[in-house]
Amino acid sequence: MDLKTLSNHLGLSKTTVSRALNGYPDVSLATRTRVREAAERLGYRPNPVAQALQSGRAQAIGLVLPTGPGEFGDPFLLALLTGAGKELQADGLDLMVSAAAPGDDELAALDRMISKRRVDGVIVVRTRADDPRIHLLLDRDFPFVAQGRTREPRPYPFLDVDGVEAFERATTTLIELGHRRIALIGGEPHLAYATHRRQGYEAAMAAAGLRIDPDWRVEARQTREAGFEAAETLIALRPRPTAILCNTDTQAVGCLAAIAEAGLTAGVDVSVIGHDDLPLASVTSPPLATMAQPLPELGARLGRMMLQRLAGKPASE
Amino acid sequence: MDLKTLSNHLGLSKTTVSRALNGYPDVSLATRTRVREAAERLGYRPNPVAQALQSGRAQAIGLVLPTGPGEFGDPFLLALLTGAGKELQADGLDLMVSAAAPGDDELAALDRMISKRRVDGVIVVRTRADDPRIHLLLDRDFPFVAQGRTREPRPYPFLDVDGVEAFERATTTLIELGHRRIALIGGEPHLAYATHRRQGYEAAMAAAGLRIDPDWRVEARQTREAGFEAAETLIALRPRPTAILCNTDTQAVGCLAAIAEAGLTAGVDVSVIGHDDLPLASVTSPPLATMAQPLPELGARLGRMMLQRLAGKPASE
DNA sequence: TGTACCGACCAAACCGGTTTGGATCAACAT
DNA sequence: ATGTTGATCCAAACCGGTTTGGTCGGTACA
Repeated sequence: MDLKTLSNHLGLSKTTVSRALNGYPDVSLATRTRVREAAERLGYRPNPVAQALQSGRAQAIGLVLPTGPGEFGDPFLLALLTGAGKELQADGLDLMVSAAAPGDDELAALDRMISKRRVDGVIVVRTRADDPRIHLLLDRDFPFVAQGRTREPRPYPFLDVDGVEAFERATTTLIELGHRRIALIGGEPHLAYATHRRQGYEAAMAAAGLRIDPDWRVEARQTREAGFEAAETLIALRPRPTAILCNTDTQAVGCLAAIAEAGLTAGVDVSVIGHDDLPLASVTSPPLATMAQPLPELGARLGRMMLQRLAGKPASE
Repeated sequence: MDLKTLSNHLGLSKTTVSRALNGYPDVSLATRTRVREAAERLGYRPNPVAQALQSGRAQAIGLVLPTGPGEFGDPFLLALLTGAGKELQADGLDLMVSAAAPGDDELAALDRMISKRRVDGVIVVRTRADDPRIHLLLDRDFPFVAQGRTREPRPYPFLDVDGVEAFERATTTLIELGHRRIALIGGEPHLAYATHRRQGYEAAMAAAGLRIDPDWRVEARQTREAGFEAAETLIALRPRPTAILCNTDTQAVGCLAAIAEAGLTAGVDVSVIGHDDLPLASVTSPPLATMAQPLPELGARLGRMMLQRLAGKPASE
């Protein structure tokens, strides 16, 4: 059922039917309702492809999933995608995803996506401190919103879970519990969020007048193994830190293993706090304390930001 | 840079330029190379939306992600999506995803997807034994491939990890290790794959001439809690089963907890084997034995099946 | 020498919508 | 009687490609 068939059926022109359906005022009320009823009855659905061609808007937004080797199962991304998708769908926008490992492939996927003009905007997730995707999008002047800040000097809309605040709060909590020697297994410095989390930790320590021993602040990759090794180093220190904050739950799981291996008990000899609230967190023994990230909500907010951005408001939430 | 601009630039008609780029033989070799060079140099990219309108093919395939509450992080789906996406991308097809909870929303999302004609086919994942999505797609005669069989009598292309074989092998392995009292925490019977896994278990037991005590075969939902409760029941049996096969790793994790709580040691008093190879599996103590599912490869195969299906071959791999 | 055939190119129609710029006609004002 | 205005409706152009059905000049064949 296309527009021409429908209009022939009604004895009207394509123009009038189109304008009736879109609520233009130069169609009489009687005609408008007649058209709408017929459309409803005959199950007419405008072809979005034709609409996209005419309007120049694809009615879809893109999302490149960074899926490194072994990282397939990052629950973070799927939850975020779900939240964003729902929000966009409410506005009739579809979500186009493309999976690629960070690096050249990822950039190529992004390039393909935007030069194909099949999406009106893209959502960039897992922003890195110096992110080539952000450069590309800014250079091309293509609408996007990002999850996380970068070092990029040009302004752009982003949304950040406030890593500074979360780690500041977690550190303060530990201090209130009586901890003084608090260590941090941080992330690699090129990860934007790792930097923010570290800043939160440092701020809380400074606010409490506690000095951070340089040995307490180690950097590790986002793997269990790296967390394990980092924790081994920390545990070996004398005096030993009484609490360890981990950049992510993944590291924290490795950290717990190292503590167990050293014959210590997590939660008794050393407190461990992770971040991200992966499903992982609740199956370890003992269960890992973790800071939650409201992922679907984060995705939804990114979706709404995207809508605003497309609506012309240069929304930087 | 559109086709008209490019052809004006070359002093040729749109027709000739289009046909040159698409390799039609009624364009001289000289012209063809000249056109192609100019296109390359000027960065001409045909607008896929226009092509889609003309050809009637959206050059995209859809995927509805079932994301139940709390199920956001199903690593299964993301890995599968990645595999499928890569395969489709190689053929120039994009992947359009829509996240919805199983049930009405999910069906509505699917309906929207296919009646919008923005996708040429859909991939159905996590098939359930009596799956309304399959009904809908068959009724509408819309191309699709499914991950998993259902009770639907009409034929359709599906791909199944061979749950029968995996569980048959796992059971046989246990038997060879000397186990005789092997229990199964199965899935709910409406899940197609749960049925197959149970069949594999039963077949192996039968082949070894072992009788299955009705008490050994319990059904449980796909949660840790359900696994925990089911395991409690099994452990309380006298004589106690010496091994427990679990339908999924999620259940298996709960099962391990129940064993620990009963003062028993998994791997010594009771062996536990899960299925799916979630990242979960390696952080439990003791590490969970699990049967791996090659998820990205599974996705890739679904992608290839979809391509074949669209190419006209009614491939049921 | 006429004509069949072929290689190379192109104008126009088409896909299915939306938008532009009228056209028509009745009521109203001058 | 003559513009003017407003309410309705419509033909044609447009979005950016592909496909159809030609044209045109030149060689091959009878």
